Amino acid sequence: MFPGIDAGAFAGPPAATAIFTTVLTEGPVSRVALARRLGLSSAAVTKAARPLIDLGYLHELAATERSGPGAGRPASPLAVRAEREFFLGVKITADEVIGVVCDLRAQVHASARRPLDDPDVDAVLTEVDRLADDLFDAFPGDRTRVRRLGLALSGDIDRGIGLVRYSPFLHWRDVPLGRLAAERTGLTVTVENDVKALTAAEHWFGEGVGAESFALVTVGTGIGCGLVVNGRLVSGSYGVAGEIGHLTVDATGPDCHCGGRGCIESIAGTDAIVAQARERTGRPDLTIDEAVTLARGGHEQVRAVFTRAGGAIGCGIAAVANLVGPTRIVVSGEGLAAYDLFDSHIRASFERQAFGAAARCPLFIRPLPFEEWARAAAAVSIQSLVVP
Amino acid sequence: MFPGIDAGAFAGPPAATAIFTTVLTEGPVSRVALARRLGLSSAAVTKAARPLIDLGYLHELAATERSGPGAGRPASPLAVRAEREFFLGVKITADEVIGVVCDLRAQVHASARRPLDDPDVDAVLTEVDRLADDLFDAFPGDRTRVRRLGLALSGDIDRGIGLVRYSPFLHWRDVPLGRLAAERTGLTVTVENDVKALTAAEHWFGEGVGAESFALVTVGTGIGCGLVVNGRLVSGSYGVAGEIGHLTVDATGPDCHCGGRGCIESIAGTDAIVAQARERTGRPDLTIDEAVTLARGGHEQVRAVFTRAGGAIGCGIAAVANLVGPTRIVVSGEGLAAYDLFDSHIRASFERQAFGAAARCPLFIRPLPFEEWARAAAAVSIQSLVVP
DNA sequence: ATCAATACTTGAAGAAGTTAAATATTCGCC
DNA sequence: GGCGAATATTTAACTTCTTCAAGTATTGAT
Repeated sequence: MFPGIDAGAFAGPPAATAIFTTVLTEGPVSRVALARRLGLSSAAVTKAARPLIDLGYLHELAATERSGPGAGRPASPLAVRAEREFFLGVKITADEVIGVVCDLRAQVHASARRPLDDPDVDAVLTEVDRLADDLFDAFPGDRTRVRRLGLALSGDIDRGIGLVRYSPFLHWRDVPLGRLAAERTGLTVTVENDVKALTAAEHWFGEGVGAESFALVTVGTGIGCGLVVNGRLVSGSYGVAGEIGHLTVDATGPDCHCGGRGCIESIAGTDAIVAQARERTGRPDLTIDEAVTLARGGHEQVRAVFTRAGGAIGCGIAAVANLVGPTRIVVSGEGLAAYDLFDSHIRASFERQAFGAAARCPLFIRPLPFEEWARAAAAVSIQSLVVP
Repeated sequence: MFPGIDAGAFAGPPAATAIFTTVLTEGPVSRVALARRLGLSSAAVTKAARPLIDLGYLHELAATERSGPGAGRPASPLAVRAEREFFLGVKITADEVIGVVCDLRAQVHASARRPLDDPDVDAVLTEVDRLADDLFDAFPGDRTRVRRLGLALSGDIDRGIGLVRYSPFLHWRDVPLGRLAAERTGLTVTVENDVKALTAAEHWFGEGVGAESFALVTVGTGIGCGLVVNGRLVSGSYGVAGEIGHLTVDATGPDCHCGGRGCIESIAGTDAIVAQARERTGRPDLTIDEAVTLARGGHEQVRAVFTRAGGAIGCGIAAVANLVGPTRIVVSGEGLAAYDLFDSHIRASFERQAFGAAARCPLFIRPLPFEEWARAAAAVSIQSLVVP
C-alpha cells in the first residue's frame, strides 16, 4: 500500500497501481471509465481505490457536465491529490546543479540552482545537499511531505541500484550515487540517466501520455534519444541505448570527433553549428546566440547552417521512426531554443526519409527550458513511488 | 486452461502460462527452479503445473544428476511433451508457398513446397490449402493433433485480427487472410509478418532464448530487422518497424530505388551485390551464385563487393545496437548463404561503429535455410496457443 | 540408522478479483 | 411532483489464485 509515514514505495494490489497511474497520467476519470480502460470490473475499481482515497492520494471531484445521453447518475471522477506528497528533482551538469520541488502531478513549486566547480563525488554531494536545503527554504508548502529525491545526469546509470557506472563529464566510474545521496540528505533517492528521465517524464506528464510507444529526441551539445516501447522505457544492455548522434546522414559532412564523418552531431550539435557559422561568417568568436540572431535576421549563409542541421535531425528522427515505429515523437533540448529556424526543415527531412505511413507520425518540436531536466528527475522520483 | 479438444487457446492462470512458456523455451526445469525463476512459491508451481501434466502438455523427467551440494531429494524436472500437439507453418513468397509441420518445441517433422504463379488471393488460398494437404500426407504422426496453422509473409500485417493490410509483392490490400485461411483449412490460423515471425521464433526457440531484448537482422533481397525489447516483440505504429534497409551508410554509394543514396540495401541487398559484381566483371549475366564462386576463388574485384556489403551490414547492425541496445543480435537470411564472405567484415564494421560497450554485444551470423521461414510461421502459431 | 539437505505436496488462510443485486442520482416526461 | 430509463457506484457472496506453514519424499554423508 502507499506509505503512510515511512518512505516505502507502493506495494498494493496491481489494480491499485494501475488505477493510480492512470489517474495520475491521464487526469480525472470516473471509476466506470477506469474499469473499462483497465479491463477490470467497476467493483474492483471501487475497492482498490478506497485505500488510495483514505491515504489521501486520490480524491473525488464534484460531478462534471455529462457527455453521454444525458440521463443517469453523474460520475464522480477520481483525481490525484497533487499536494499529498512532494519530490525534489535535481539535474547535475558539469558546472551546475539545478533543482526543483514538484508535487505528485509534477508541477513545479520551487526551484534553485548552484554552481559546481569540482567534479569530485564528495563536492557534488555537498552541493546537492545544499541545493536540497535551498529548495526546502524556497518551498512554500509542508516540508514533511517531501521525502524523495530524483537525480538525473548524463552517462551510464543503473537506476535499479542507483549506481553511476560511468559519467564522462564528471569522470566518475562506479559511484553508488543513490546510496551516498540518501545518506547525505536522508531522502529516498532515485538516480537515472538524464535523457531517460526526460523520456519517462514526457511519457507520464507530457506529450507521451497514453502512447504505447514514443520517442524523445534531444538536441543540444549532443544529440540523444529516449524510447518507450510497449509502454516501457527502453534501457539498453551494455549501458547503451538511444545513441543516434553518430548516425551518418551526410557523407560529405564534416569530420566528427567520433572518427566518422557527417554524423548528426557533427552537423546539428550546438558546437558544430557554432563552428560552421564561424567558418561561414569568417568571425572566429561568433557565439551561438549571435548565430541565431544572424540567421533570424536573414543572413543566408548562417541560415543555411540551421537548415542543414534541421535536415540532419530529421534524418535521425526518421531512422528512429523506421526502426521502432513510435506513435509520437517529441523533439526537444536546449539546442532548439531557436526552433523557429529548425522546425520546418526537421519536418520536411523527416517526411522525406520516413518509410511509408511512418511519415504520419506526429512530431512535437519545441525548446526545452533547462529547469525541465530537473523536473524530469522529480518525475522519475514520482514514478519510483508508484511503480517501484 | 489448455484446450482438451477444441481449438481454443490457453486461458489458464498467469502462473500456468509463465510456467509453460519457461519450460518450453528454456528446457526442462525443476519446480523449485521455476518458482525461483518466476518469483512464485514452489506450492504455486506444483498446483499450476498439475493440470498441464494432466492434459499431457508437460511431463516429469527422471531425476537428473545433481548440481548442488549433493544431498537432498533430487529434482524431477518438468519438460514439454513435444508431440502433444503439432502445428503447420507456411511462408508465402511471391512465387512459392513453403510449409512445415512442427511439434510443440518447433522441431520440424515434415515439409513441402508448392509453386505459386498467381498472386490472386483465391489462388494463394487454394495453394495454401493444397500445401496443407501435402503436409498432412507427409506427416508421419497423428493428424488429429494438428489444429493450428501459422502464415508468414512480408508486408504490413495486423497479427491480432489476421489482416494483411498491405503486401507489396502480392499486391494485396486489406485481405482478411486469417479468416479466409481458417475457412478454407478448418484450422485456427495466425498471420504474422515474416521478419517478425522469424524474430519471435528466434526469441522462443533460437539464439534469442532468455534474452530480455534482442535483434534479428535479415539479409536477402531486402534488409530487414526484427526487435524484441523488454521481452516483447516490437510491432511499430503505422505499420512500420525494423526498416533499416534504407539507412545511409556510404554517401559515395550507388543510387537506391528509395530515392536515397548509399542505403544498406543498395550495397548489401542481393540484387545490389549482383549488379556490382556484373559491373566489376563486365559480365552482364552473372548470377549471385557465380559471384560467390568468383569471390571464394579469390577474384579481388568481386571479393571487394562482398567486403563492402559486409561493411554496410555491420553499420546497420551498429545503428540498431546503438539505438535500442539489444543483449544479442542474430544476423541471418538467404543473403548469408555465402556468410564466409561476410562474417569478418560484418563484425569488424559493427565493432568500429558500435558505441562503447555495445561493441561487446554478441553477434550470431549464419545463413538461413529457406524452410526456416516456414518454421518461424509455425513458431508463431505455437505462441498463439500459449499466449493468446 | 540417523541427520542434514533439498524437492515436492498438502491444506488452511488470505488477497484480489468477479458477478449479481442493491443503491444513488440524474434526466425526460407525464 | 412522481415515475421510469439510464448511468454510476457500492455491497455482498463467491471464485480463483497464491502464499504460508507444516508435512512427506528422497538422497548423501556420517
